[in-house]
Amino acid sequence: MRGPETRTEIIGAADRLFYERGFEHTSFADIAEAVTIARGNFYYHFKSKDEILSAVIARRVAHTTALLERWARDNPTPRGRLSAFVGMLEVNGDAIMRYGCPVGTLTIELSKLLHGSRDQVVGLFDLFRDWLAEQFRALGRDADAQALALHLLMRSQGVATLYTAYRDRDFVIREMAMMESWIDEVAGTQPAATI
Amino acid sequence: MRGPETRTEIIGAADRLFYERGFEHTSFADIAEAVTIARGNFYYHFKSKDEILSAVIARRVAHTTALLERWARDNPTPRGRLSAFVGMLEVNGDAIMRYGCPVGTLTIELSKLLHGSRDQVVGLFDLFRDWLAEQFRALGRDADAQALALHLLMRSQGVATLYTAYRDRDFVIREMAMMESWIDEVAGTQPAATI
DNA sequence: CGCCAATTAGGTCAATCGGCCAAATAATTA
DNA sequence: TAATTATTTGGCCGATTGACCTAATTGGCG
Repeated sequence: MRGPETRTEIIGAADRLFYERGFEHTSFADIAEAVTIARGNFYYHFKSKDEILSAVIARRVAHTTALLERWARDNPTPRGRLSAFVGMLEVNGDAIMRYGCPVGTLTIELSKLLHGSRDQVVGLFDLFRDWLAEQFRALGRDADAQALALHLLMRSQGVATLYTAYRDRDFVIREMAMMESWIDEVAGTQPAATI
Repeated sequence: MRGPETRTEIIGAADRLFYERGFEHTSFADIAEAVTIARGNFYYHFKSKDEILSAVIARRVAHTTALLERWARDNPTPRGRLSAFVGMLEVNGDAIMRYGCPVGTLTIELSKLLHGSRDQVVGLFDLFRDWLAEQFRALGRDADAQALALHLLMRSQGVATLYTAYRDRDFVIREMAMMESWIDEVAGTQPAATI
């Protein structure tokens, strides 16, 4: 009937369920129920579960690319863009508290499964890393832009994990402030308006 | 034949497999094969898989407690003890690269499963957090000892996750050095001998 | 109209899952 | 030695998994 729309819905539901329950713990029946289609239908769209996973990753790549472009559009300065990244921890707070970081947790799960799509997921980290490095480069840190980007990525991963563990919002707020201070240090700028 | 020894072996094998493959993805058959016993045997020792999980967590609590005591024994100064914690990232490097942090990854998995033993696992984080806070307190940071402990814990989690993703040893070495510098800052001490 | 992509509902399949149990065996005690 | 208890075995259970298949429809479009 709708064709590509059903396919899109399947990918969307799988994306959400893979995040909330994990890849392995999500069954075809779960996805079918979420989309309210017949079980047999997504063998018309996908030949295997791995194929759905690849489509989910592709979707995340597209969404992440769009997110980074939006951040760049909404924030003229590199410093402001870095704050947009830090702010993600608060914007997605509830989800992170329950399910952790979508990229980090999927990377870990696929690593333990020795799953072939692992590297594709790490590609999502690359998107953030390269985008962050670009901002640090714009702030005059050409030499160590990539290392600084990885450091900020590392911090967001650590905060996300401990947020899932302790569910302590104050901890997140505190660490976000520390990340902002750190950015100010390496950028050699004055602290921005109170955040 | 051996009774309690078999029970201990089951817990040990389950501990390793839960770490390497994840809790859900480890079956009774996997554990039985690792211990080379009949599958039915561990229903004599454990009534359910959750019971095995509880035993595994208890084992980890005991091992972690022993580890922290060893660190305290081998390092007379609080500063040295904090370095012992940081050094864990290198000592367990290969395992972390493949399977992530045993505590963090299990916490995430059980959180997604809404599993009842989740809080028990977070108790492992408590052990590290309290031990670290004790060291910061000994360094004169009474007021924010707990926050500093959580920050260090957060960093180790972030480094572990990105190590699993990028498998870049240089990144880990670099971040460990940054952690040492940060400790020196908050401790108000001179940098220790080159690490 | 007829074509054709899309969908439905259902069943089947081998494999594996956690869970369970009666019977055999080993170890201990009387 | 005989009786008792502790431990282990191997097969079986119902449920679920991913995967596959078929026949019957649906509905839009040329």
